[in-house]
Amino acid sequence: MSLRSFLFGSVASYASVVVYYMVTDKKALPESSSKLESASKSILTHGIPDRGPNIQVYDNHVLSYDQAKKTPIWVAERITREHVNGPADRKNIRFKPDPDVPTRFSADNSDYLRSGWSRGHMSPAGDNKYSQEAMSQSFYLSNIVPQNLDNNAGFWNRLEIYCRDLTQRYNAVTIFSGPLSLPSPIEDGKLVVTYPVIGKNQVAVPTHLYKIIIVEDKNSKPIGIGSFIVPNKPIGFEHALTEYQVPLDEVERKTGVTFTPKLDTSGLRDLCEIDSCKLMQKGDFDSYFIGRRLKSANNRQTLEKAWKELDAKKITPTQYHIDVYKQKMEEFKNNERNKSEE
DNA sequence: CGGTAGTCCGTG
DNA sequence: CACGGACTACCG
Repeated sequence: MSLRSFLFGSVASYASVVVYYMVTDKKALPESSSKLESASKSILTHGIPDRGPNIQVYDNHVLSYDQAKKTPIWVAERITREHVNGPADRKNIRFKPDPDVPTRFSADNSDYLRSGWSRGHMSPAGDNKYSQEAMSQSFYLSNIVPQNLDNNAGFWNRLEIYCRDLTQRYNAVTIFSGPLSLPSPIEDGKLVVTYPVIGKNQVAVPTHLYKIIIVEDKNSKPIGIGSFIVPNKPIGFEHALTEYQVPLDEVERKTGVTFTPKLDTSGLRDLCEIDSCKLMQKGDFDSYFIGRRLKSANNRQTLEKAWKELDAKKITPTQYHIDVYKQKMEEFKNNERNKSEE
């Protein structure tokens, strides 16, 4: 164990004790720490067993990591319009093990490669458009879980886009995301938990993913909350987000996590009542990522190709499509002209 | 936006 | 010769 992770773990667990102490018994803190001190001399004479840092902090997300499953337990963000807009892009970033996770407790890329499961961000890259560094940190495998590819690129992607869209209507959006391994019935009706593990590090493949969304008004006061548990499998456009809505309490019981100890969430409105909870539908979604492809085209050929997709999918070009196409085409023509002048 | 995979090429 | 990084092509 590194000194750094020891200190980090100690500080973090001290912090959580403090929170607990504030909301419960004022004597809890001194008593429990002196008990531990005493146990360290009687029972835990070889040291206090260490599950790693309780909390790990990055530029734009915070997470708690599971050293056994090699995935996060929860990942927290609090995003605004400023975070989700900017020049940062994923082009030159690669997934990599988190330098702050000990190698023997970490996944690596080979675990995911040809495993049949994709690398799904919990704090999405797109929530870090303001900072290339923050976006790079989101590609640490501590922020990644094995996710069905279609789910990742489809339903979950649309949920993430919805969260970013919320920043246009609310001051800030707090999001907790993570994996779940939920029980399912076997022949005799009994419940069992089973999940695959992938790669030499046996990264746990979750059966479900959860997302908790809290929105704030102009005064940064929390006003709405929505909690969702989504199966880790393909989910088509015929399914609405609200089908997967659950009470916060359900996510907390299943994760064992109290997400907002300082916030009485019973005072909050249902997010899906104050906002739509409507995800992008097929036509808009196709249109959206064709727009992204136009935007990221770096030569005339790929630009033309993306443009032709609009016709192939019978999508009427939006003004955005047209503007991006024209601007890019102009840029490429200038490049060609400059080259021929050399 | 969210991803995978094939190919080329340098390295130990 | 196997492996890993970089670059390209591709898909929903």
